[in-house]
Amino acid sequence: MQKKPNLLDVAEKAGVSPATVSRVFNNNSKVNEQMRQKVLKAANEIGYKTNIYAKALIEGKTNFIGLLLTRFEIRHYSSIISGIESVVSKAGYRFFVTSSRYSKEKEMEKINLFEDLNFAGIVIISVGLSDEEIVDISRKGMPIVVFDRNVKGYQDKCVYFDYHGYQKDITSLLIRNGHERILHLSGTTELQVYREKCNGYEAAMEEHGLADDKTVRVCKGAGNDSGYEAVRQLLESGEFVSKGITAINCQNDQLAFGAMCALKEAGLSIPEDVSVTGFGDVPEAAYTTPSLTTVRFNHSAIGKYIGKKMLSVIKKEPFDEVVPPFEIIGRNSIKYINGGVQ
Amino acid sequence: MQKKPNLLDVAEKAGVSPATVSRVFNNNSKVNEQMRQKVLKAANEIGYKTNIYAKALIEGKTNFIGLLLTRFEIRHYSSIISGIESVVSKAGYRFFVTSSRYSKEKEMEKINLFEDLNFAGIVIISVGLSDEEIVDISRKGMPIVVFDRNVKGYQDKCVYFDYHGYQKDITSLLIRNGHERILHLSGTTELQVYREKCNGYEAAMEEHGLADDKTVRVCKGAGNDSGYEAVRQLLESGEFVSKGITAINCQNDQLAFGAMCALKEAGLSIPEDVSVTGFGDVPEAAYTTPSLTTVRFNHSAIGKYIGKKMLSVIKKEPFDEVVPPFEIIGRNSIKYINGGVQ
DNA sequence: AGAGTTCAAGAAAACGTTTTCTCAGGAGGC
DNA sequence: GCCTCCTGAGAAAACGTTTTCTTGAACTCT
Repeated sequence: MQKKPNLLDVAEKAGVSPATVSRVFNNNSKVNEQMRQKVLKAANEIGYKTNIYAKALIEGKTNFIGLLLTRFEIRHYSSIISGIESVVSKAGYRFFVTSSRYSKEKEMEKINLFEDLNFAGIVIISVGLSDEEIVDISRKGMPIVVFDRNVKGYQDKCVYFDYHGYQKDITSLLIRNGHERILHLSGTTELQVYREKCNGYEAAMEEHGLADDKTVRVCKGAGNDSGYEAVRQLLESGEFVSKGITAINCQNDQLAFGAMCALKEAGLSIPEDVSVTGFGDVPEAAYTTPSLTTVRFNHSAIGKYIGKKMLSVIKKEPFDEVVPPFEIIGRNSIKYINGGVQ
Repeated sequence: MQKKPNLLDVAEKAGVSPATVSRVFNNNSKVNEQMRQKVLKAANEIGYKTNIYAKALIEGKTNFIGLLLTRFEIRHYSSIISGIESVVSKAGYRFFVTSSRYSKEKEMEKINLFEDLNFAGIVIISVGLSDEEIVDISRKGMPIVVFDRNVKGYQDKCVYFDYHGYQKDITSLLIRNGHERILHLSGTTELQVYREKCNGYEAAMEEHGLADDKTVRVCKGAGNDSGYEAVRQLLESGEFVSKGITAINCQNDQLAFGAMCALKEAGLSIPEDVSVTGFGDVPEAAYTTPSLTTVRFNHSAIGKYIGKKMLSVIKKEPFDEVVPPFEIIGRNSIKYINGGVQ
């Protein structure tokens, strides 16, 4: 395991100055073709590779783009990650992902690391940092795109969706189909996203004169098990029946799966006895029994959108592309009752 | 946006030499307590942070550990990633993830990048690289742990599971319960993992004298849709009935979900008409109707195991911890027919 | 033909650290 | 009281690049 060859070795081998070698590997301007060939040949022969650290040290910047997310386990992140990666790597950037695991300290730590490493830009999904903190980081000069959050004073660099509107839409769909007693199953309300969805549900109910029928249940967590447990308890306590609930409006597909399971276990059929809606359209949503009516994100398109936005923030160019739209996917988990219209 | 303070600025501010400042932030040996306080105070006041690149340049190594995976979309990777991260970050390493998207060129490129960045170690999930190539990379001095693959000449640094054995086990479970005509639903056979599972199924059949009843169907892909499509076609063509199939043994849970959906659509009930088994135990497996009998990995434990192995490879210490075991999770998708025993 | 201009290439400084080498001064032993 | 040893701290080299400044040659223009 001998020492790695460096730029000086190449220079010596090629019989030129280090400056020339550097120029060959960089701006390329103003270097004689035959000299450049000589350098490339020499570099190739001794297996030269530029030392990224020396380069970064002197240039004070890199071609790295980082993504800080909360948890890898969040299912739809994966396609979003891929989307971002495909865009930024095509633009010549190197893409790295790391996670905060919902810890504010880790968030700060990882962002600091990205800063210390002079990343060209970072995409962050943060729950711990305050709006001010995010704006501060950006003010220090780091190009940031914030996903799934609407940061005050930084809106133009946030990729945020109208969860309120979409949850309102799918709730309205239930109402239009004749449902009035609709249970809203919410994930933990600590996250802005969940709060917005909850507000969307409430807005739909109120708009249709069903303010008094609002029933919200906040689950611990937001997985299959949370949905199952919440509905099981409501059924067991008799609250479900006493409230005359005919539909469950869930904030994500996992909650919906759990809810459906609890309903079936209680002998209720879907959608004949109870209708269910999801949010997210995970692949399984099309393959459950019944298949789930839900709201589809195009995760991959969203990822690409984030990637493009990141590039525009780095280049300080305007970015006016429109956010990929959502779409309600009608499947078989909704029943059209009495006066309902489709 | 003024220049970042560097070590010299701290030295000047504290009225000491740069060497002393460096010593304060590093080995700490042999530096007078009151001088160290002076340095720390000065550093704090001017907001000094060591430049990672300068440090890495001179030290020739980093405290970064990287993970190269194939696709972020592969579902069980997320918990594994988290497991690795929790272990290595606790040990003081920084953890970065990147993906190859199944391209051999990208795999090579990313590994080269990790090498160029003097990562302390890398975990790779590779499908493109040959065994020799992997061994070569390791020979160059980079500590590598290979996941989900058994690299010849590098076995002790591979984290590999007995997929063959586990698939054989769950197939045997079906056989012991009286099933003889068992369809094996395989993902794309390009991946070693899938081939091994297929061999496991075949071994179980042969061992029980059912060699002639072997029926393997290789799907395009390995998702819900692939399983659905494969079973739908078999049902439509009549092959399913003509072969008298009473159970479907799937290589993963997604295939199983798809298969169940196709069966139900054809009016067959599970497990009364057809039994189904999965592999993986994704969260939904407990919440489908019926719930799915499958093989559970403890992804998080596996991740931690990989992380610990990575650390041991870096430190060149022996590592003899045993691989986290799998477990068959019996749920309601299997019927015990005629002579079957549980 | 000579002055001015362009251009390619080299010399050397710079980036921000770590670390080896050196040195001064104090402690300890005789 | 002198020599040795040890300790803590500074000076300076080193890491591998990029880039500014310089230089000299070749070319153009009058």
